[in-house]
Amino acid sequence: MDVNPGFVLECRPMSPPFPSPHPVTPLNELARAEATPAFSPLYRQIKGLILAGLQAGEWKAGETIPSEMELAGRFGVSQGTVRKAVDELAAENLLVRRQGKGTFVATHAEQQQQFRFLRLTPDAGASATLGRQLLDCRRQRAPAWIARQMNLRAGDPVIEIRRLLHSGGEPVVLDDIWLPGAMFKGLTAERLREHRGPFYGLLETEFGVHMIRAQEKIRAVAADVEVAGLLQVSPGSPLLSVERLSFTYGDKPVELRRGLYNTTHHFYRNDLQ
Amino acid sequence: MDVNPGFVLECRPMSPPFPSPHPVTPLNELARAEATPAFSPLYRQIKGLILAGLQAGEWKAGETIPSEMELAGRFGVSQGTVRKAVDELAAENLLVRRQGKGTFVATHAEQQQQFRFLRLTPDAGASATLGRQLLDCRRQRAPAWIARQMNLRAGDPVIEIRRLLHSGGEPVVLDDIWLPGAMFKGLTAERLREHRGPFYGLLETEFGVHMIRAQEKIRAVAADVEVAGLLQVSPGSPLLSVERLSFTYGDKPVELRRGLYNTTHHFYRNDLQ
DNA sequence: GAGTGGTCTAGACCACCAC
DNA sequence: TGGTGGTCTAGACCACTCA
Repeated sequence: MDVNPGFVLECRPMSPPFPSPHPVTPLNELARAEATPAFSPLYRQIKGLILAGLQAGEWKAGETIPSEMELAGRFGVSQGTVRKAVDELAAENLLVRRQGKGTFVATHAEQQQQFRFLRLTPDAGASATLGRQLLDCRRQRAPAWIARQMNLRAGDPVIEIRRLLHSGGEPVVLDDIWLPGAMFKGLTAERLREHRGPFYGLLETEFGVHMIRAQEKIRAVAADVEVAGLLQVSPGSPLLSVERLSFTYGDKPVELRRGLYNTTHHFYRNDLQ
Repeated sequence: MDVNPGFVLECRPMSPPFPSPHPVTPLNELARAEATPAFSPLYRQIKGLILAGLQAGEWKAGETIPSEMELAGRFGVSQGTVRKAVDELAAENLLVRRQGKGTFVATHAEQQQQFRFLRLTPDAGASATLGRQLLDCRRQRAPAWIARQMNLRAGDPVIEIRRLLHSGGEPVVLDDIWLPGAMFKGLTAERLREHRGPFYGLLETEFGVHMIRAQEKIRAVAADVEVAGLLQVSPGSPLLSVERLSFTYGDKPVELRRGLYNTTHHFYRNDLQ
């Protein structure tokens, strides 16, 4: 946690914690005095408090959080300090600011946000929405290599999903997805088939699990016979292997996914800065 | 350009452009009044001015730019406004802030910055520095498909470079690089072989061309016979094809590169937010 | 100690949105 | 019209670097 121990651990009442406006708020002095080992500025502590609220589900995906002024009053700091905390959370795509309306908890549930993490782009033509085809959804015991990456024990229950993504009738992506069984108890093939909208939106609205970032490891691999059949390519064809580990609040890994992409008419786009 | 016409086009003297400190600076009024079609806030205009200075070579890579206070005086705005402009440029990796020292123009020339754009990571062990082996460097006439992407005319002179990157004695990456011949007149195989340090550092220090961002298109491809020989893999082996277009200031493309990566013991890492 | 960036506050006003 | 985020200013003080 970013919060320095012993400081601003609880929300404060609206009454200002300092008597006169100027010279220097006692709050600051306290913040700096307490900061012996790893000093963290006030706005980072505020950021941590907002983050804690998000993690605790105080505000759900798509909802607004309190206004900057209200948060400033609640935490006993100036609006500018709250603003800087929110700025960072917005830069990390955890919050979305909308002038005149408020600040919203980011969500995967909106149509425009579909495939927010999918970097596949067609060589020609607009990015037509991909069709989904569920192939399998079963509960398993986690193999060691999966358990390790998701901070589970080998043998813990996991849900295994296999699906195809189609573009213009052609299969383009074969996804194998693993989720911790304990977190997604009611998740079944029926539920997946019924659901409209983004996959991560389902996890959000039905299970309250919000993916906030992911790491991908990308390789080139050869299609084996089974995969080749599913993706309608020749065995041995080169495919992009995209191994994704997705995290929710608190850097907790909650999804492991391995996508095999046919990059004959699509590519994986990346922007470097 | 971001700068609104008719406003803050020239640097101002130190004397403040407004008589009394408060109520509302005329500068602001002017900025807002002039902004009929596409309003851009002051700090974005300041950002544009700093960017123009970078593009014009007013401050070179690795050097400091003037302090926030000096820039504030020069542009006739407050330190906070300059700060916000610099913040954005730092977020885009064009500037680097160092507390107590100053704000520096980002550079590829430092050892720690080597391979800033290379996302290749070994499966095990620390990221040992890659060895370079120059295979070829020749001047050519640009084929149409290269000219198109680099905003050149087909037949314009280009420099073509082929090299290998080794990790632990094994070849891992085969790079084909194209540069506009007109921009890099003195670039020869000798120059490349003599040079120590990052490739982009050479382009920076010797030719004053600074890469600030890049786009990559990633595919899986099969190794042909020639490539297989160079990378010491079997013909038909799956390789990662990374096509990179790099840009300097003003979104001007100045390098096209195609890397073929052997991902048997390495992977391409990507973080999604 | 002087100079740099970093934090925090307070207050004014603007742009946008909904009622 | 009131509330929200967005911009800008001014001034204080802190953290860091270097001569």
